[in-house]
Amino acid sequence: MTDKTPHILVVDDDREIRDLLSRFLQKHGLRASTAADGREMRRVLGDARIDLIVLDIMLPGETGLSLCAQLRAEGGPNRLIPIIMLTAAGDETDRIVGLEMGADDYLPKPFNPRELLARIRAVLRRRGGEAAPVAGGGTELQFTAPDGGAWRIELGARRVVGPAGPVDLSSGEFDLLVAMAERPRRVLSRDQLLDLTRGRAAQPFDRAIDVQIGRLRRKIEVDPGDPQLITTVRGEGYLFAAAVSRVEAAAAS
Amino acid sequence: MTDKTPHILVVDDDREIRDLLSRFLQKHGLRASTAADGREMRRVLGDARIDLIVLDIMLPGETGLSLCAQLRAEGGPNRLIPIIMLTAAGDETDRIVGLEMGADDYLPKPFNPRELLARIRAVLRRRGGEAAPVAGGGTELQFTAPDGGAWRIELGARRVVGPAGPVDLSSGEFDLLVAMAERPRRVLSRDQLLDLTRGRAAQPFDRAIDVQIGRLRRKIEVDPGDPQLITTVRGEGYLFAAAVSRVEAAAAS
DNA sequence: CCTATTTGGTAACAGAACGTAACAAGGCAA
DNA sequence: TTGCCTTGTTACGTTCTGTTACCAAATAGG
Repeated sequence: MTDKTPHILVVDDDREIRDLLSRFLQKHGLRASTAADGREMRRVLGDARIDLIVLDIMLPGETGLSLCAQLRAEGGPNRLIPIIMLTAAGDETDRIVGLEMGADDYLPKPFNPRELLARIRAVLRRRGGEAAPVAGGGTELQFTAPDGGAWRIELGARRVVGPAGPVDLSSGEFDLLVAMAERPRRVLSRDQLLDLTRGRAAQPFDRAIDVQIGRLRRKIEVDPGDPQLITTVRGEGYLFAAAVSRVEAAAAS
Repeated sequence: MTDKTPHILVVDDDREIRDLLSRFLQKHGLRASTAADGREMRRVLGDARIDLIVLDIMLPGETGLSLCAQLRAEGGPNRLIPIIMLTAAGDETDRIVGLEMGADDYLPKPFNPRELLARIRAVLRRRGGEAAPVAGGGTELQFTAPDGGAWRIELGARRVVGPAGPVDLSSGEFDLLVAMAERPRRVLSRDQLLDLTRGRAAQPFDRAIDVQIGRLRRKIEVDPGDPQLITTVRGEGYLFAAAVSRVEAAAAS
């Protein structure tokens, strides 16, 4: 697909900072999850594909430094996730140790959220090339249709499995389904969908998306005449109605 | 609502600034309303669909900061409205706190109206194409009809479930129902409802809302001839009679 | 109490938006 | 090349929505 929005994990014991940062990042086009300590951090890392960790150095239990060192030392797919450390103001020691532990950048507290955002973008850009191909490999989108059917989209294999077994989608239908399932419960205009799936803009009387939506519905809706999964929002576009979770499929290392 | 002209709310205690800004914005193709303090702001937010708030940080009573924080903290539909803060010149603290509170941008006073306009456009553009936080995705409105029937409106999936199972509403009917259910037990004029659902103002003999109310009643009232849920207030508008509770549906990750 | 006027309900209609069948153009493999 | 598959375009039927018109109900004025 064109560009998955990067997923940032904020690890900080101060709930307020977590929430503020997470909202701030989301507002600027990133996905964000939060964790209060090392234990939660590991849970999230197991459940989602994280592109970057913002890690407070002062944490209850294990410190950010030791978490950072552990991550770098272990062998899993998490070993290469970029880390930005939040350090106490002017603490030169922390900063140096942090960088030695393998952090990609550090930021002294208190900081301007915009500066953090800029550094996140810089690190992602730096890391961009290498991390992406591995990440998408075993990732799945899972959702439950309104009728209860369980669905799985294997992004890497470009394969879709419905309640009655694999569903044979064309390449364009697959792209369209992924574009919608990655943005569930949002109205997506024809223009957006064209841009996401074909990288082009809509012409005045462009019906390409309508037709493709129709074809997709015929293959994944229980009753294509009364679609429940991909609904039409008159005058605006289409909407993927199910809740979608992104799951990192078990991968041999 | 695709591209109706955006509606900006200017909150400032200085009447002159309010009027000047409001005229300036209108002259440049935006709709504008004004409020002198937090109380008025909330009134306007309840009455109209606002696309962006320009919020002075110095206000009598509650400050702009606390209003901003409150908006972000609450669960209603207003939580996601972009905010541009007006701060005192060179006050770095205000600016950072403002951003942390969830403001989208800030502008130090005194400012050039054109710059404000440019920032408004920038924020609206960002908001438009961006991944809306999935936060609102699982939110539901629940209410009990006067006859005891339990109802549920799934905002993200744009789905309505009545006592006898899912109810098939058209897009416009759904928008209208949501507009009313989000403002229960208040009289809403036809003008307000048109603004909330279609983003447009009423024409002299506009009966669009009456007709749509009729269609909605036929689908959700027990006896459409004697409506109990959406009642008519002669000479004023319509009223959603049930008490509504907003429920955050359980969400993974 | 009766009538005139205003206001709301709704059927009927027309235009717009959407669904989809049929067709044509292009890509790819045999 | 032929044949198959995919995808965009066109055309037409269906659904949705705003407007108009007419009727009923509520209100006001006598």
